[in-house]
Amino acid sequence: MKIVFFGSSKFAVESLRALLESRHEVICAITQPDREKGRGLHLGKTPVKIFAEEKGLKIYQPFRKDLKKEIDLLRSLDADMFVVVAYGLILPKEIINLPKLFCINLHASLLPAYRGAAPINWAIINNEKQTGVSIIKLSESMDAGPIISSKKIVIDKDDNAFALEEKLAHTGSKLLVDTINSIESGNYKLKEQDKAKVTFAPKLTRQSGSIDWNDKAENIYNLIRGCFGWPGAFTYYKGKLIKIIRSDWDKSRDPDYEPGQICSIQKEGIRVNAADATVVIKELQPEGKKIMSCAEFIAGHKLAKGDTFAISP
RNA sequence: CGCGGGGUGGAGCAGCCUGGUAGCUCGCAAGGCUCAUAACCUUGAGGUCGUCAGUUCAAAUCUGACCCCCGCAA
Repeated sequence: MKIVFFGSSKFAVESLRALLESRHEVICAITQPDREKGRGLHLGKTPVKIFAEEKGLKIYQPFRKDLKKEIDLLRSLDADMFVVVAYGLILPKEIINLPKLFCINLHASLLPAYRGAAPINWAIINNEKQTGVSIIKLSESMDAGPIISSKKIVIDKDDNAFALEEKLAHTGSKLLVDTINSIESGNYKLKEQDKAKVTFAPKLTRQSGSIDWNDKAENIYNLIRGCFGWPGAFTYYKGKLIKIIRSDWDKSRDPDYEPGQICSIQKEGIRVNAADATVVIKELQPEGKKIMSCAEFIAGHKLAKGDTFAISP
């Protein structure tokens, strides 16, 4: 099949790789335009663009408002199917109807659950024990099309967003190729999503990573895992922002201290009281510093029991 | 020219404002104590204080340029 690939983020790279290695033909990759980002606001390429350049693929980067202008170009490519994976822009109806067959979309959740931009993060934050990938036929509204195939995977207790994304990207890329093969041979069914079971996973914001020590320890632990990478779960110590990279939690709690207060300082972990139990900080990153183990942090900072991690500076 | 923090023995930090002997916690090595220990005590090794230039009798510290790392912002 002749395929046009739409994708932007790291999650999409695995799928593109799998397609290139399959017997199908990827005509070109369409990804988001380079944006000013990072310190000094330099131009940043999407992971898909970087990968596609390596592979010598033709790349198009239309702005959202220009998508409709590209219709003639897209039509001229004469594709059988458009494959959309973590592209980040909504395709207008005119484009969805262009390919000879239809458009499909790989989404990192078991639809109809977790429609939206951050299904992987939210699955972890919400303490789900399993999630998966789904392939749907693209419709006009976000992640709402009928399901063609899906695959479940378990979320390990210590998976963070990064690890789970890798697993899902891998699982998803395989399912994608298998599903395209099935579609090619006509051996597939469309199953409408159960509207009663729809849930949403909205884009995370900076503030999503803010740790509320009055929450339950397990919730904080899940937030730290789920926000790993970006936006990162954070708290404040003596006015400085501290990102919590890795943690654990257990049910013991020191009643002498309030939520947010340090109740034990050991090389193995800094224990901080939450509402009902204790969060054990293992790895962290103070602002302006690199990621460090808590043993290193302790060595350089004069921590005391009762010191407070706060919600604001 | 988006805003901001930082580069000091192997690791994490203090010292810088108010120039004048290189400091703390940890790690490492040796010895000691102990039934024993990732515990404790003693001793020790290890540093061109990011780079270059300037000011000065004297620069980790003041000035300028450059290199590298990170937080915010997306």
